[in-house]
Amino acid sequence: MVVDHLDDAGIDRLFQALADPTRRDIVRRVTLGGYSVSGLAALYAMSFAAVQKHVAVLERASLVSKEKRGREQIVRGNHDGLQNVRRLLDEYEAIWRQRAERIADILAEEPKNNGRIQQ
Amino acid sequence: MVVDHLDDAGIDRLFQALADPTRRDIVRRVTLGGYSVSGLAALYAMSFAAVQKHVAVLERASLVSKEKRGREQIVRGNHDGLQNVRRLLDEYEAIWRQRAERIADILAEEPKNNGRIQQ
DNA sequence: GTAACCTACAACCAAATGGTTGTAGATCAT
DNA sequence: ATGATCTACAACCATTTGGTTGTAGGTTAC
Repeated sequence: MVVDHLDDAGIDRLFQALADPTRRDIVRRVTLGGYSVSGLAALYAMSFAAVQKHVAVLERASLVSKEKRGREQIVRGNHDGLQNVRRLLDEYEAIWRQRAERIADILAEEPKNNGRIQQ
Repeated sequence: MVVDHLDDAGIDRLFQALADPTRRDIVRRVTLGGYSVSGLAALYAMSFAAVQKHVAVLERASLVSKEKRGREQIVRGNHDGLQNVRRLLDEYEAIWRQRAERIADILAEEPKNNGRIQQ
């Protein structure tokens, strides 16, 4: 179920969704506990519709999910979405570390040494 | 030391910069080794100026840095920028874990609650 | 039933984004 | 010196984004 084969568009949506301070705040809050959309809207100096749009952006990015309860819609954090972003950055980091190790290897090389130190 | 007091605008720039597949590819490539701007431009089906803009976005987000060498400008990955993003997500993750632990505590409690669901 | 509330969605607007072409300043090769 | 290359930047254009107001439908309270 954690098979998340994220395509480019999905990654775009993830980072794009996090590139707004209001949306990051929403993520932080709904991760700590459920909020109705209007409950969220009351927190920010903007219209209900604006907050609704922010929630929609987060939902399409799989960072939050909504659950209908009576007349209101409860927004909750989606941990898998966040983990996806972290894993993506881990990959970038791995590439960098690989490069750093290669450089370290070159610097550590000695003329009489014929082998690499690590994998 | 890498004391990097990131404000909201800085975080915006970081995530915004990563929300484009061309820019993510540039980050990946220049992290593995230096590229001139025109060297990068040759890789993508868009104008030199477009790639130049992408590099500028990445530079303002502190994800890459440029170093002038002769008539060309060498673009290299900035590891600190990536680490910043990762650290941000670690914070979100910590918040989530905190919540998960609270839920675990609640579930482990004696059933003396009177039916109220605690979010 | 009626009023109040929560949500969804359309239409609109200003600003930002991602792309283009064109111009101009440095630097390198001949 | 001339021409080719590399870069920077301005001006422009289409689309997206982040916000607004307004309308309409479903749910709850009285």
